[in-house]
Amino acid sequence: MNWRDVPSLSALRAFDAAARAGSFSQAARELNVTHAAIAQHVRSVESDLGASLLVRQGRGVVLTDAGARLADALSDGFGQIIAGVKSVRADVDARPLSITATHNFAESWLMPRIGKFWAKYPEIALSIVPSNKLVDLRKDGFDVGIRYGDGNWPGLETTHLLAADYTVVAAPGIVKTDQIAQSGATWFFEDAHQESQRWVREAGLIGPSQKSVTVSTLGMALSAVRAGGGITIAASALVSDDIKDGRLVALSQTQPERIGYYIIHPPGVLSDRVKTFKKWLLKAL
Amino acid sequence: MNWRDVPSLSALRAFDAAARAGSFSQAARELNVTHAAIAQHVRSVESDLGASLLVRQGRGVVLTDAGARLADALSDGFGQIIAGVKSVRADVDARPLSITATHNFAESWLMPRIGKFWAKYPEIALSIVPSNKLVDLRKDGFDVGIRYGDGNWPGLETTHLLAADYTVVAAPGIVKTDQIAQSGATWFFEDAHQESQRWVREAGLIGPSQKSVTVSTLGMALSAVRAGGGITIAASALVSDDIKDGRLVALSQTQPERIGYYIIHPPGVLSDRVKTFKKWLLKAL
DNA sequence: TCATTATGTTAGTTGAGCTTTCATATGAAC
DNA sequence: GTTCATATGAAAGCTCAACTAACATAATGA
Repeated sequence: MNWRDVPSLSALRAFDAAARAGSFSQAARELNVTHAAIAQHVRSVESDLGASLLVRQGRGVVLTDAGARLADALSDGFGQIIAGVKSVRADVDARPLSITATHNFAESWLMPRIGKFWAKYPEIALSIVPSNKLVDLRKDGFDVGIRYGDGNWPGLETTHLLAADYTVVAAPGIVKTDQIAQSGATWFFEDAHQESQRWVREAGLIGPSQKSVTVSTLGMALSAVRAGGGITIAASALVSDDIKDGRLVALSQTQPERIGYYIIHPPGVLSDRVKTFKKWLLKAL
Repeated sequence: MNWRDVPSLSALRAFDAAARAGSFSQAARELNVTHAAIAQHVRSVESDLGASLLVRQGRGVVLTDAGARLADALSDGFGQIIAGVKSVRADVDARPLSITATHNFAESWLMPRIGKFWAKYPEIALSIVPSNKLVDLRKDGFDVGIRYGDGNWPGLETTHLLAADYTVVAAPGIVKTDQIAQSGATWFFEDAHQESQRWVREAGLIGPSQKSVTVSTLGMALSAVRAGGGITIAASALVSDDIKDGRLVALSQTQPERIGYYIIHPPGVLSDRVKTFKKWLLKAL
């Protein structure tokens, strides 16, 4: 497309508005600018094209022949553009809000609560995809994500959701709080969480005779531990429900750290749906 | 037209270019910007609409479904706009260059020379409209004008063409140079030129017994004077041909003043035809 | 004739649009 | 597998297009 000989699109839009309104002042109100801006734009298009397009008549302006022909083309052209944008927005609004969350967070925190979200906002369909990768939200079509880390991800806006302290838990009666390393109870560790394992060893909470089993998900570890099979360590927020309901007891706890769970989304203006979901997340803590 | 939810037109054009090129770098070359500008615009449209439109694939980008739909609409819309602009330009180029000049200038200076202009530029049709008014060039559809005055006309670009000194002339043998006031020859004055009449009186060039006749145009005055009917005063440039050809003799002359003949046109870039005409005027002195 | 509302015009302000710079990714050639 | 060329990604900084503010002039209605 040859844009070389085309006046400024802003100027053409100003002319289009003035042409349809028959008035610089009315066009200005429609485009939320001053009449001076419209006047300058229109005259610059005229100067550029070497033709008079709108001339003063009484308290308004009327189109010349050249102006009428240009106005027709612009009306069609801008109409198509606006319709195309509107259509894309409608499609975006029609599909479910696409959310990605880490496996642990999705299973232990989000899914138990999602019923409450739907109760409150039945009109917002969600699509929740568990993933531990820091995916490219835009490329992979996500509106919003929840991720675990230090919150420093270039090109993303991050909002702190949960602090990342850990709690050591077991079923009631399995081990006394001050005898974790001497208890002989089996440790269950999630495969990916090397850091929490290191912490357990450095805190002296694992004895030489204690067996440890590595599993692939926190959910598996929690299933075993709820059944009285031993001890595990998890982010405090992910086991707060189990503790509150008496299924597990807290044996030890780390200090809150810099890393934690964050809400992430691309920079820029958020759609209403994303805003709603984000606000709900922050309130549902 | 509701522009409220429409991304920046510059950004949409950048997206359109990238969509059709399949490459930010190629789109940048086509729009004469850097690839960074294209990338920023595209991502801002995506952020605004809440949808991925172009994703990286190998060394280029490909359209998503949403992107393809938007690209179709933009292609149509921008295509219409460009076609409309092109059509108006073509019409403007097809019609004659519209020139307004003062009556005197048109008759005494321009028309005698216009043949040379057409000889040199046969492809440029001209429409010459004599008028002494400082018309609204744009409103009245003129490309360029020639006017007499001090050159200080707000909103117009002015280029000095001719200085406004005056020459007193008569046919050869009608009057001796040092005996204008004593000659008894009839003075012919153009109606509008009060200033030159005042100069004649103040210079003592009109005697108490001399008749003076006021006519409506310089052309009428010159006709009478060429026929030996008396004396007149005119802008030097307008009678330089008559003097050179021996039809008239110069009897007296004013000093050049601030006022004079100017080429006027609206501000902004001039079309090639206007540039050509203007340049020719300045050379044809 | 006066008040209201329009366009015309110019000087000044500012943020959208861009460039610059550097980083990272991809693919071709060797 | 390495190197080089060419792509996109991202952030900081620059600048002038687009605008506002202010005042002038024109047109219309009361």
